[in-house]
Amino acid sequence: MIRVAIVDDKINNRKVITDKLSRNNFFTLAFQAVNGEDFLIQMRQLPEDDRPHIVLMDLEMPEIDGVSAIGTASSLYPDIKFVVLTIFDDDDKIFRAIKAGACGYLLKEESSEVIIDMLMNLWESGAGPISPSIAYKILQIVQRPVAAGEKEKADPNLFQLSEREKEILQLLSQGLDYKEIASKVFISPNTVKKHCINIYQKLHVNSKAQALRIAYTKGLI
Amino acid sequence: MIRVAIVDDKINNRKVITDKLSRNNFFTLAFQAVNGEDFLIQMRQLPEDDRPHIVLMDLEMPEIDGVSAIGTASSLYPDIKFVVLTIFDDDDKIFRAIKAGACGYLLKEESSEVIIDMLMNLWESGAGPISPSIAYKILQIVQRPVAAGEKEKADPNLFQLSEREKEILQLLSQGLDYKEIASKVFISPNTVKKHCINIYQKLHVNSKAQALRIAYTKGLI
DNA sequence: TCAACAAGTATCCATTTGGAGTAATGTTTC
DNA sequence: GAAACATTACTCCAAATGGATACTTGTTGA
Repeated sequence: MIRVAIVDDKINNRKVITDKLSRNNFFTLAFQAVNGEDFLIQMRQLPEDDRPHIVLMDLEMPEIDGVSAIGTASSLYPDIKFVVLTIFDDDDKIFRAIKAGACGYLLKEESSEVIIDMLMNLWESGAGPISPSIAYKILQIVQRPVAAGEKEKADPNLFQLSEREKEILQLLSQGLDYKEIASKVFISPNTVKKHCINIYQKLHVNSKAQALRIAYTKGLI
Repeated sequence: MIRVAIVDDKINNRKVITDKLSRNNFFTLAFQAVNGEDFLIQMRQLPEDDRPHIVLMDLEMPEIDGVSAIGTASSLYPDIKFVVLTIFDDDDKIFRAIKAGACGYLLKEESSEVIIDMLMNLWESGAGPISPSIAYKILQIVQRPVAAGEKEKADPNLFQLSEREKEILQLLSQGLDYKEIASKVFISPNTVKKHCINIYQKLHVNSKAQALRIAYTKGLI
């Protein structure tokens, strides 16, 4: 059985998707979440063996949107396949979702058969499901010249860190401890620690090592 | 009527494709070419009004291959849609074809219906036709962090870490603590700790964060 | 003007970590 | 066979970390 989690703020959407999937008994619903925040919290509480294989993620949700959730979760749970399932098809959303770690991008207008077919295929061959019109936009993204020199800079606002927090994270990544950072930035070690804990919350982690993992893999530093 | 040109060195392939298209009377064959060179020459001699709307281009042909032909022709004839139709699906060919100006990439294994469907769609909506498995590869190209940059895979033995130590470092980088690593590797947390301290000594650091910094920046993980 | 929020400071407390030992197994190499 | 090393495991201890909570001070936006 393929465990699938559904993240969507609209209860009706969740129901529709659940219905679509339930027509095929290869899928079982791992859990539902109403936004990225909810998803990440539920994931953390979930026993490892109950984690979903595939996550269908809407974009544009309150609290934490799908892109951010994928960004965080794809670092924390690298084995899980994140598939965007949404009505949005603008280049920016597609690009950011892929960069964040989505392995597929489906439009909600797709039929149940197509969606199930593609998810089965994802499970069997690992090939991410992509709606045709989306595929073409992705191609255009590749086609676009890299513009000016190197920009390769991941969205620094992906996690909504404040300037100070980004600064602290930067110093943290250099292997400095609280005291060292404190003296470098002329604030109290207590404050550094406070910042760190705030950063962890925004990144949905609870240790320095995990935070650095995300920082490194998402290009925050 | 949509004028289609076919470029393929194998006469049999050309015949198969022609047959596939002829089942639908929206398409008419503009001309055939046996390689990129031949294609470009014929294009030059062709009256503007007879130019094809769509070109189905194989890769790997004598004289001038498909990628080069697309590169040249997409500059000379920007209104023509170039679609790769081939059996090759390796990342490099896909990437270079797209960069050269291909607006679609189809595998020959696709059925006539799918190909015709996608070409119709290209004509109507401008969306380039892309085989699903290719779409996923394109997505991965976008996903790839640097791609064309300096990769310089560092010598993994640079620090003379033992196999076990590399393994521990790997797990460490995933944000796991001693206990978690211990249970994953079936050894005592004490031993994990001992390994870590040994690793720190070899890396000449004295904290997890510093070790991870080196691991990330030196490509040890 | 009030609310929200970033930023700074602090304390308490439990857990985690790093450091320095000791020591028993095995390999491998000379 | 002995030296060198990898792997395993343990103890004691001091320091660092993370979480929770409380407070003040600015700035910004509704």
